Amino acid sequence: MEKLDKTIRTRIAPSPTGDPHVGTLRTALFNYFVAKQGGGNFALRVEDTDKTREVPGSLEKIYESLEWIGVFPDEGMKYGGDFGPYLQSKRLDLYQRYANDLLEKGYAYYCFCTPQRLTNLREEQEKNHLPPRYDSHCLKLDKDEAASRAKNEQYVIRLKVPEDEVIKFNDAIKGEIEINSNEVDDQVLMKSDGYPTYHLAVVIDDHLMKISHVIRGEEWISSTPKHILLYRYFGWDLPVFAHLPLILNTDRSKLAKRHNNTSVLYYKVEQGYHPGAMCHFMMFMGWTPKEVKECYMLSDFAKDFSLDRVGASPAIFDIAKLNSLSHLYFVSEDIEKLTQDFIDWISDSRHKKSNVEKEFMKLKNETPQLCKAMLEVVRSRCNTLLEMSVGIEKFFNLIPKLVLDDLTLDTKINIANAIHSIEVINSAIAKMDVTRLPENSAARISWLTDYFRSKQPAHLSGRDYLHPTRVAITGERVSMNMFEYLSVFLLKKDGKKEIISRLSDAKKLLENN
RNA sequence: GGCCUUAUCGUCUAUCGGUUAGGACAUCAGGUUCUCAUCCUGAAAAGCGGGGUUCGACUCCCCGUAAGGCUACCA
Repeated sequence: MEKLDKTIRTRIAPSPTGDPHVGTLRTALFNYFVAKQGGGNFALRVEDTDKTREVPGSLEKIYESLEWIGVFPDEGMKYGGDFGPYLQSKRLDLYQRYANDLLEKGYAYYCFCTPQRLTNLREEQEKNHLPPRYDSHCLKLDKDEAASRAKNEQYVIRLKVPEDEVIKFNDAIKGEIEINSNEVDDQVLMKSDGYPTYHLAVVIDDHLMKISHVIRGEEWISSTPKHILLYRYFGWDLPVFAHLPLILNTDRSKLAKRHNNTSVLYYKVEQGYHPGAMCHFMMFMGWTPKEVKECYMLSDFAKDFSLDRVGASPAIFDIAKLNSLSHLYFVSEDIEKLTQDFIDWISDSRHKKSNVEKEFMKLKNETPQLCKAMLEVVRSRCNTLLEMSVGIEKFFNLIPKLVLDDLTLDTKINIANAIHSIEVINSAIAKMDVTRLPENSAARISWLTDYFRSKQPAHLSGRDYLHPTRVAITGERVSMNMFEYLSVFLLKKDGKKEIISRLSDAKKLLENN
């Protein structure tokens, strides 16, 4: 109860070890919305305590991933804040100080065991079917003697763990969890390179940064007792712990590259998924609102989110769901916005531009209306920007050479009727003033529909009237709707001329048969 | 191996002891349509097993089973 009165503060604490993982993104989202819900701050803290795994450039990618879906941390290296530095390698003296404090109080001890001894120990334990654990060998060392040895020898500092004590905590998602301290290893707190391990750093930083809710992946449950011990040793209040269920591969193992693309930037840069859909998708793995809506904006989550509606069971990463959401979000997006998103996506320097995309970029200033029209027409059958990029190809490339079979096959079209309808449509197009077409895509399509329908000869069915012409114009038996196609193509320079010549060719082809 | 966690349609999930177990995605079948897509309608599809508690259990408890996580001077 008391906890509720405190200011809510959450954080995401990724390590800069490569491409940001979708799991990290999801954890960030949950943290972010808990903070926003409670009117508190969300911080980004970078945990760069493992120098061996660090990958240059990771940091920028973390920012990029978060900002892509609209999460702008309130605090962090790039964002400012009163609890910095937000980079752990800049806080080394802090950790050392607190470690010494622990040492003095006897809650931690120096350990001089060599990696070799540790390996041997572990092998021995495994052979005897014992749990692999540190044997507290160096705990027996005299305190003062150890301290003086530490001046010239390599050492680590280990956590002293009480014997046979049940450590309990109440997880906001999983409920009551108890783990016996006998299961807890004398965890290394300070490494021999002078860096803290995650366990020490996370507790110190979370406390110093006044983090009220520690929301992280389920894989941390088993090390939570170590953290609780540290809070106790330091005499600090516990935060609320909430362990999120994991995201799984289709084979139910922990989400990994082997089965799925785990990099957030894959979805952003390579595929061009809709960020709103990504956010929605991630949130709905584990959480459901009381009332389900179709599309969720960030502000909806901030309003509706609550930790007690987060489920405890893991969720499988189902790309089909993401696809359908992305489609939904793109289709309901404002066309101006979509066009800009598409242009931005193409402009990304990491993106290898296709020829079609280069053409599109040329057009974006000359005839912006044409660009919008292409996307408008293509998006109903696309889930991603990449798919749209492939989809607009047919507006640039030459129509494949007409084949008689395509015009007549599997439709049982009467040749005479086909010729007639092509003539009708051709002359209708010829009479059109394309500069006076409605500006808005949807309006243009409906105008074209009405216009050509009004010219439809009474004795011809819809299929007889439109099918051969559509195939002749698009060059494909399976293509988009003819009016959709025309609504774009007629905006092109010489588009009308091309279509007319196209139809004349088709007519000749049919007549010669 | 030990410890921890989890268990409802294929997938994400609703249900907080009494329901014809609901929705969404995916699938399939119809409909609209110039083909495709969109759209509309419909169908099929689920409580891991065994014990309790209870008038009554998907729901609470226990035991199995299965899956996953952790078991580093990684996070």
